Amino acid sequence: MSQTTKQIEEKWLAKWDAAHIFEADPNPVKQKIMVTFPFPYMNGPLHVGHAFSASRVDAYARFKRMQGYNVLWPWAWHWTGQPILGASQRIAKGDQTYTRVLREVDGVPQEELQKFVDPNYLAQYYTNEGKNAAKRIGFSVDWRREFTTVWPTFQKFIEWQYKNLKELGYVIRGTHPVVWCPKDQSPTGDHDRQSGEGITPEKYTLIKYKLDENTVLPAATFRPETIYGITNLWINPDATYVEAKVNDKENWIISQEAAEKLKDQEKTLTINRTLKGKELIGKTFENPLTRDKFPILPGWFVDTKTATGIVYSVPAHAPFDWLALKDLQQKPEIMHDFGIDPQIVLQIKPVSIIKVDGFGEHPAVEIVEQMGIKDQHDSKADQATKELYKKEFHSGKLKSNCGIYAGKSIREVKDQLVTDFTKLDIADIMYDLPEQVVCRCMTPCIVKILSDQWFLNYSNPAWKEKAKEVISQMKIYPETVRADFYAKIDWLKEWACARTTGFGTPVPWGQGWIIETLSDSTLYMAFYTINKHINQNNISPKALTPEVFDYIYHGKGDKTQITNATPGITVELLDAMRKEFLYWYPFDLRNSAKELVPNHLSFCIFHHAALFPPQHWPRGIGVNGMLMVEGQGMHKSKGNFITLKSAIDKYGADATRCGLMMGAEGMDDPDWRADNVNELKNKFEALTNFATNIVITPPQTASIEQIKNSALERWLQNKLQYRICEVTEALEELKTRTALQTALFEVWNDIRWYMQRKGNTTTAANAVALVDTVKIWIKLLTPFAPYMCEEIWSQTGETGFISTAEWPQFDEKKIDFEAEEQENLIIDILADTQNILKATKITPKQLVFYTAATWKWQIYLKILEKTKTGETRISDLMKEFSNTPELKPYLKDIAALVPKILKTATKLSTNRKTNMIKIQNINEQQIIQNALNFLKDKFDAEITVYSEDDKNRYDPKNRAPTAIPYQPAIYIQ
RNA sequence: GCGGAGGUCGCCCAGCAUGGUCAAAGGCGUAGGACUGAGGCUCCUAUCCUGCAGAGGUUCGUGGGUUCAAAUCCCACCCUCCGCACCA
Repeated sequence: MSQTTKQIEEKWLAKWDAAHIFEADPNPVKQKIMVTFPFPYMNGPLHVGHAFSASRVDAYARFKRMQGYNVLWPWAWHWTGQPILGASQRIAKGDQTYTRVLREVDGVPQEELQKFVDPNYLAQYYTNEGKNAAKRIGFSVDWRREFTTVWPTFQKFIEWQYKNLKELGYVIRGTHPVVWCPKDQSPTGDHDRQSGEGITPEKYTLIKYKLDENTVLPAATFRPETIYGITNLWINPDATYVEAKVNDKENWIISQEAAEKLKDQEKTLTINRTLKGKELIGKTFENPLTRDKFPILPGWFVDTKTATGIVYSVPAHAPFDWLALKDLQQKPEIMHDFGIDPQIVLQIKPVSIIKVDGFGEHPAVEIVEQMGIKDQHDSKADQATKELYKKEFHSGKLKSNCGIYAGKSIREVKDQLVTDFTKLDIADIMYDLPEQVVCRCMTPCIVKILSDQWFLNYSNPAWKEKAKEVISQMKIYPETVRADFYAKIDWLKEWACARTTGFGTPVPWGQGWIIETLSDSTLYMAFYTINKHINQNNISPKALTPEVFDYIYHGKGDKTQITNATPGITVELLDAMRKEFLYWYPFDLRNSAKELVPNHLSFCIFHHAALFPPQHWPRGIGVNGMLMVEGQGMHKSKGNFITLKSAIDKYGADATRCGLMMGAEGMDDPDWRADNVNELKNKFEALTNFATNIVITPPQTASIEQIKNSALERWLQNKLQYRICEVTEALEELKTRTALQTALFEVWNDIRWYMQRKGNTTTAANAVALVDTVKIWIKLLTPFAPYMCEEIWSQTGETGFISTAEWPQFDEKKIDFEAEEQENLIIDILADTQNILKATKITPKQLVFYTAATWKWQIYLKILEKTKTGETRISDLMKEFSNTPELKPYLKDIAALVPKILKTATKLSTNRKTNMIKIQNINEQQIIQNALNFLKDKFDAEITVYSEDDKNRYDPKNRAPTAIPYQPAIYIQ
């Protein structure tokens, strides 16, 4: 980063600060806009990913501010949760890899690092750094409203929020299975795992088969409907099982491992004895539903580490069961080892209970044959199982032997069946992990059912409905995300909103619980509105009673009574806070990356639906993609982590902002490419020089009245009007990429064209037009590159800030079709001539253009009009022309001309046709004549223009007759 | 598995809702030229193939279909990316 860029940034940052231009207070005569960005979590520095989402917010905020809105953009810092503590602990433990990352990636100085053993210090360090970076990047934030989520004043707000949610019945008590580390005594989230990322507990149904009156054999299954097709149980003869009293009721026989697991799943177990599986082989048991009796057979494949270690066999529908049975039936003598008559095994036949398309009586038997699976050790057996389960689940129907469920599809009865069986007390549930999960502390994890857990009841249908109402009245950028929001609202269920460890606000009614981190950041945007007063008046947390918040946010209660009860808050102050809330709320835009849609943003919607009336529901939510770095996801471990500070240091604030916003919009993931950002940095230097040169060249002394704009100036102004529209419309839709591209490149290209066209000399009209254009141009760029624009703005002699200057207005008076079409003529001539030169490879010495004869215009315009309205036939046109007396002499030529014009007409947009018809004839000869110097320069050749009507024209190849309006004939020598 | 997004001319990407204005915007890259002591600055020009006259040919994941006309509409298929919970 060049010294000057840095100086410019520091200069304007100081000026903005001194002038307090981003501090926003209620102003009844001005319309407000409140924009927000989810507060970043402070266990590390702000990075370019944060900056991407936030830059979009800032661009919108700056745009709206320039449009004259009273814009509030507040900011705060998220400290709630485990990671700050975790980071601090790792440092305390002397984790070298971790401290190295902090030094090298985060850029933390060694002397600071030592103090990070204090988590508060760590978080405060990153908060300070973060604020610095957020300011330097140029975010137009009102910092008077800043806070962190551990400030006691903020925590009072959270307490109020949860008190209300609970009273409204949105917080409930319940149980929930989690992956749990027995050593840490806490849930083990994905980030805390050594292995087993993404693994979640799976729910098994246990069917309580009866060994005898008091003893049950709980067999685990994902397919309880297959109870009707059971033929036997499988028990691993070599494994150790236990007999245990469960919940002081039944005797269960389960694997030793299962007994340990169930202790953490809300069951009490007293183990009476251990036994070998062998002991059970050959015994019979009863299906509790049908009272039928079946044998217990040896299954060496049974894994006692999975669920209960007891499996029931459904050979008609489970490939593994069929294979195991087949293997056994092929070697029935093995049964002698268990003292059992082999006949028991040989008599077993698969029982078909599911009809599924593409299969006959016994799908499992068929699929095993089809895939040529030899035995249970064949690796294809797994695949066959998955395939068949899927097929049966989606399209299978239960047969007549399935009791009251006969005829139903598996998909529709599954849940019902589980509920029914549980009621009948023939089924229970158990959770287990499909793969091993190991905690960072190297302890294997288990599933624990947390009881007495607090939940936000997002399953509540009435709440869901209300949340959807919030969505339906909201603006969503881009609109495609709306469907996603509806889907997520439906999908969300109870959310455990309290934890026992980490930073956060204690649950007001529960000892030892803390409001979980995603659950304390759902409504806080409302806190911004009043926190200015809390900060400025140093209001004590004690004064922030529920009654105070009730008054501020709900207008409830009597203000005199409330303030009498709360020293430190006067009636005026209370009123001011209430008014401030009413003025700003709701927020108009909250923008974040798409990963927050299923959680944070949806929660935010839920909580607003619960606690605020419709007039305070969010008005707009923006979503954008996830930032990639050089085509890859950004991770500290990948070594491609870019902090915001380092980006600004290297490329400057403007290039960083624009490099990010240029990357993508909508749901696409932007890609940060250092080369591109560097290119932008250069571009901005070039732009600054370019623009400065224009604005410091004083327009010649001619007075405004004397300045006569040529078509060229009118063309430029006309173009600019379109650009203003495009940028404005794109920004309104938060299409920051489109807006930036147009504002930067398109306008620049327009100006370049103009400068080329006007040639080397600069007239007063030229100078004035250019200065005007540049001023509008940099205004359009201000939301994106504010520092550069302030600097150029000041060069123009303006004394105010461009940040608060008026956004360019579309001016209909400056729309000039004629100037546009005239210029199109030149552009087309240029392109056509170049095309010919390319094809012929001629180096031109002389160029001659022949403009169309006057009579041709009548035909041209007529055809335009006809083609505008619909299909046009040549014969009809010819008929019409032959009936026009003044065209009589040219009828022969017209016959050739009409198809040609018709063809060019189809290539014109309706818009242009309309304009051309409005304009009627243009003086092509004059227009080309005016552009003669330009064309000469371009082609480095002599150029002459004749009209086709000119009898004395120089036309050695007789080209002139091919001329048509807007397409002069060309002769090249 | 469930839910969502997407596959466009070397790359990033616009266009697709309202079919013809689309060989398809813009940026990057590349090539040539200008400027310069020099340039990794900047400016101009070119950049699917063919073409000695402003044209033609073949393209928008694949295969079909609708239509006078399809990158755009319909159907099928292939592929890629993202989220899936107690965690920020």
